[in-house]
Amino acid sequence: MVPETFFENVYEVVKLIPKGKVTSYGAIAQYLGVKSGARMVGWALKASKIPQNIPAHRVVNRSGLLTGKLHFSPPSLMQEKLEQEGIKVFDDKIVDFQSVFWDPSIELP
DNA sequence: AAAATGACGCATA
DNA sequence: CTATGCGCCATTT
Repeated sequence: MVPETFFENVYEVVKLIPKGKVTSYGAIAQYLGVKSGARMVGWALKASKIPQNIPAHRVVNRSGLLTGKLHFSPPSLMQEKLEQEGIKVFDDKIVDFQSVFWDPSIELP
């Protein structure tokens, strides 16, 4: 363990997600420069397993679907957190996803 | 060293 | 709309 750049980048971006907003694995991957490294982003979160204050519940797949909710301590925590922030979730999917979508490659310098 | 796996994404049928 | 396949990159077996 030495170059945790990828991890740190993912953590930082996820932590920078404004409250009430969400982003996708692909968006983070693209921001990091890895266009098709969406899997790596998910891998980073899984490997980290929410070690710090990583609001991983704000990271969903490109469809706004809570694919990784099953990996949370209580799988229902993800949806609850999102709802607490004002994000509506129906059937494990974010409602009005495009309106709450936050793209780091655009919002961040 | 090679194959398998994965919190994804996109193309095609 | 759903179903299937391929690619991507790093980790693990």
